[in-house]
Amino acid sequence: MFPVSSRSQYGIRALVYLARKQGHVATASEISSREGISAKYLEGILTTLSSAGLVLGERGKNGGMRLARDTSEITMRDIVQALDGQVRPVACVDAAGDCSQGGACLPRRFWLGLKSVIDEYLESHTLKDVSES
Amino acid sequence: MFPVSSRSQYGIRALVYLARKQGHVATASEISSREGISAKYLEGILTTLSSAGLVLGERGKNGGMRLARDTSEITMRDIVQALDGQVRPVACVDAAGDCSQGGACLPRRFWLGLKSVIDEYLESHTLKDVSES
DNA sequence: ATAATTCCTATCGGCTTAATAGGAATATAT
DNA sequence: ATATATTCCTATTAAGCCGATAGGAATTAT
Ligand code: FES
Ligand code: FES
Repeated sequence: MFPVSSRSQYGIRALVYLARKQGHVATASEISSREGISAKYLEGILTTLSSAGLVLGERGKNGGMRLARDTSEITMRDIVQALDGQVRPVACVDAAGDCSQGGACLPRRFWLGLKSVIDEYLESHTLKDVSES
Repeated sequence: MFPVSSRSQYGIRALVYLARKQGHVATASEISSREGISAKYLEGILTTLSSAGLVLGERGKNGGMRLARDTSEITMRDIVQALDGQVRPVACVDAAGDCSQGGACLPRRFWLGLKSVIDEYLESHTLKDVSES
């Protein structure tokens, strides 16, 4: 229950790797071999993180990936949101659906509360927390 | 991200329905038609909840399902655990895996913390909370 | 030029899961 | 007894998701 996708797990490990590079570049293939992650798959993950503005991709020879901001300004929520979208335990988080209880749906409140505690946990932990010992 | 399965959503709605019956029986087909849930599918879900000891199934004519305990003694964690297993964001929740960081793996601590906040939220909400207005 | 890298698009195979089907076991009502 | 209504059990199917792979285009340094 509540599984986190490989995308997010890989992405986090890659960012932790980059964090330890202190802003220097590392190539996708370097990270993939060091972390034991499928090279092409990780490449796509890093591209996504680049689109999200979390890392800067530098193309061409001697290129690579570097963190776009300080580790303390990248929350874990930024990361998983970029890779797996918004925290959404149930579809009716966005709009109350067709359940029998209509607008006053109590389960919905319960799910919204769950979304909140997850969001708050993710937001209160930064890449700095997760990459430093 | 963090989707909750239809199994759990359906199961919760069924239990809320039963909660409002104040301990009286309701058949699976009654619940399915009232809640707009596939009849046979819900039937299996209720059987699972019965195995887990959350509801009592009474077979034969005039049989049905009733809550096994008071609504205040059924936590939301009981329900989702019965239907979708333990809260486990990542596999290494149980045993540290083969990630490059070994025993001192910081991501793992982060995931364990996430598991905790989810577990605590689920445990601190009961069927009573979710079924009463 | 050449090499190395990110970035883009498409596809595949396996797994999960919601849903369906058929029936066995069991209990009540008539 | 018989018919009926129900939970309970076991398979199977159809569709979607996801990790992974493949091939190349765009870009940049040497
Ligand atoms: S609106 Fe989602 S369960 Fe009621
Ligand atoms: S042990 Fe799971 S990420 Fe390190």
